[in-house]
Amino acid sequence: MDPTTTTTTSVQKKKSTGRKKIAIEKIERSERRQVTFSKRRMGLFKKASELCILCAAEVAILVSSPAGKLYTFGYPCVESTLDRFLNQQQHDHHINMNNNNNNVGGVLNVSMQDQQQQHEYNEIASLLEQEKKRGEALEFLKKGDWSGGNYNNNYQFWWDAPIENLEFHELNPMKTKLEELRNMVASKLVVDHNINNSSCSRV
Amino acid sequence: MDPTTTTTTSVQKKKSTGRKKIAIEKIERSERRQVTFSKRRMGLFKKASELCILCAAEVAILVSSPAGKLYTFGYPCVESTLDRFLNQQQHDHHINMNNNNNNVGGVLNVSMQDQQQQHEYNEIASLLEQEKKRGEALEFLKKGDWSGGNYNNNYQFWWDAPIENLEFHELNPMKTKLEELRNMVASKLVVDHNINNSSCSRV
DNA sequence: GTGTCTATCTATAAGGC
DNA sequence: TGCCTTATAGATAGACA
Repeated sequence: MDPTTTTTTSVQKKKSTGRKKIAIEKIERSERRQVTFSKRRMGLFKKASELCILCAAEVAILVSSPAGKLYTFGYPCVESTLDRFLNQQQHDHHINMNNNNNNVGGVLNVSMQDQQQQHEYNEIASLLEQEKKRGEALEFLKKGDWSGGNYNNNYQFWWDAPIENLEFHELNPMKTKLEELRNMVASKLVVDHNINNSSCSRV
Repeated sequence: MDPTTTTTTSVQKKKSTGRKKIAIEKIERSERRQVTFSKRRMGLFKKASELCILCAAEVAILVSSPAGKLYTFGYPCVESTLDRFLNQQQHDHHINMNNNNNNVGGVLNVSMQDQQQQHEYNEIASLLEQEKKRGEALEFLKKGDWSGGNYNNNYQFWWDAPIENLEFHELNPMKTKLEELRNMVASKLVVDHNINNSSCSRV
């Protein structure tokens, strides 16, 4: 009911007061905090994706909102970078007790089967990593219009992007990827069965 | 006070050409790439810290440089956020097995993890086995079309069948299957990481 | 939660130390 | 690597839909 703020007919209305500087301290008003969280999280992920592309870096980001909701960013995926991190941790930790890792008849406190399992795991992780490094994952990142602001980064993996939103010609690269993926899975399946079904494992 | 910087009359020394726009694509010159990596990594971490403070969020960032060096940022620390992530993944996957697995900030003890790992293996193998048979049955049912009379093919698994022969609308079921598969693989990888890192977890 | 708009504020590319 | 400077590109607070 206040005419001074509603008329847009004659007066060119200043739509915004513009950005203002804020102190870096907890935003108390929960509504504003939520908005800022959303915006800055997206900004953070965008920065991360740019870093990945510009510098060929791998990045994993985990963000837990105050409400407890979890958001992730990963290039090429969260797991590969996580894997690298965890393995390094492990390496740092065991650097003294295990300098020669391929001791087949070793006396570690893990059984031989465990070692093989772990080896298989690492192999899979490595394969996944290689797979995504092949290049097209990058295309996916760029394709998602990361630079335009209209992107959806809730997908941890490139293949999580809904197919429905892809144009037909875009299906081809994805098809290739899926083929490679399933081949990977298939080969793993064989090995996995080997381990699980026959404890004699390999020669 | 400094005449060289106050007026343009005497010495017009342009100290910099200023920032220029760059395309978001891999920087080829390694020296420039390294500099950019450094700057942007710091910028990313700063943004992250601001997000944490402003919104009371938890963040973990892992960055692996092309040279393989690993940088991390964490608030309150990398491990706590990581734990939250891993536990959630694990929780999601074992949602039916464990009724109270949301021990945020902690990891399971080793023996329990070993048990879980074994169980995990069996579960994966079983699921894959089911998936395989289901897929084969499916394939068998809609036989005759793209396989001709030759359904005695060399494909061990349904997902080995060439996608080329599928019509577009047929991609959806396959997509679903692949989603299930990759979710399985993803969960498996994450659990593995958790296990690998068991002796290195925080505190 | 998302998108839009504007007026700022901030990050950073390039070059040098 | 770290630390300048400059000129500018990019991010975003605030208000609204």
